[in-house]
Amino acid sequence: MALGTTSYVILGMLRKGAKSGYEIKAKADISTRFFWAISYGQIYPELKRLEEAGLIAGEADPDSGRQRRAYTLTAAGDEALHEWLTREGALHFELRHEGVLRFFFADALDESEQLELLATLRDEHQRLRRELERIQPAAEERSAESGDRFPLLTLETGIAYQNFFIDLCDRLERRLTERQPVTGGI
Amino acid sequence: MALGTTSYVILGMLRKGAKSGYEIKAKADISTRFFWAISYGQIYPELKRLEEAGLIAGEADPDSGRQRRAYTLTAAGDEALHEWLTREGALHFELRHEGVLRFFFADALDESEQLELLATLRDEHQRLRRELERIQPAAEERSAESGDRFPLLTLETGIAYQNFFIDLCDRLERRLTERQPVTGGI
DNA sequence: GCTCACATGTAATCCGTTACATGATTCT
DNA sequence: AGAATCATGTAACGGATTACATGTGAGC
Repeated sequence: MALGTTSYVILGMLRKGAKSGYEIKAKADISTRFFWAISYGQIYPELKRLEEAGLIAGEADPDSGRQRRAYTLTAAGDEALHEWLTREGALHFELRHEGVLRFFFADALDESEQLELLATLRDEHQRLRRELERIQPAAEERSAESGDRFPLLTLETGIAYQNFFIDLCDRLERRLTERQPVTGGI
Repeated sequence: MALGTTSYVILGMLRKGAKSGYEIKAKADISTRFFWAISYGQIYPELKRLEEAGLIAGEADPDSGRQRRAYTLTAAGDEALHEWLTREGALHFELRHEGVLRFFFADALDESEQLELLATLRDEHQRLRRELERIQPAAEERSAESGDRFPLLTLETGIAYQNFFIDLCDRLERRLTERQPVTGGI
């Protein structure tokens, strides 16, 4: 069976202790969604597929009073996850950034509109940074409990990433207002 | 008619002097594709839609000996483009980064595999940086001819963006090898 | 004559989101 | 009793890629 990157998000989340589709979604929504979003419409059908392929095992979970299906990684599933984590070759990288796209076409704007666009862009990334910072305390707790360090490192990376854009907007704003030549480092 | 962000890429490219669907694709492939990719499968049907909506006007182009259809922005199209460039509200932002995703799950790897993953990640962004640097001379020429400064600023931004990731990999590598605690700035 | 770039188009497919339907349990 | 959360699932839709089909003109 062909696995997409989204399949590995599911395997990875199960390895991190998620049991149900619902839990996978909840975990992804406060972590991987910033660099690989997933939705219920993918999760539930994919859980079935992964079970058929023998990479995960599911059973009705009587522990929780609720009607939920609890999944665990099989040995084959753990192996598949590890194979992906160490696989060689190109990594999927894709960015859709409407702000940068507008910036690219900003010669069609007058200077005040250009500055407004930069402000909008900065606002957007400040909003994202706040969102990540809100997640941080809970992530630190989970890290202390589990001993895992990479989720926290990834979160710090995400904040640094937002700071990159915010600083960039500041620098570009100065560039535009000071009417410096186009050449020279940003 | 509802316009998606991709429609505005087409309008924007026409404003920048592209005439045919082919030219739009060629221009996008050395510029906007890094933050908003488009394909022929979108371009040609969308050109028809935009013409029906009166935002662009097309005619068989006899100038070029070839069978090509040359489009130009109408006043309405120019207005629509400007409206989008100055529109308020959230900007579409989406990232799919398999490298960061693997990094997030990297607690499942031993230390040498973790370092290999970081090396792969850095390679990928170095490759992207080289790709952007290859484009730069031609972009500088076009900037000098047209007087537009934003495409070049965007390209410089893209190179800075790749550098951000490359530097990040270096810092994370040091963090892992020096076995420093998880806390503390990246 | 051959190859490459120019040029247009579409059908199949894939991937993913959104919206909706449904219902149980826990908390207040 | 009512609201919020837990929980599963799917159908419709949208957006985009891939692969293919087709043909012309320019340069070697």
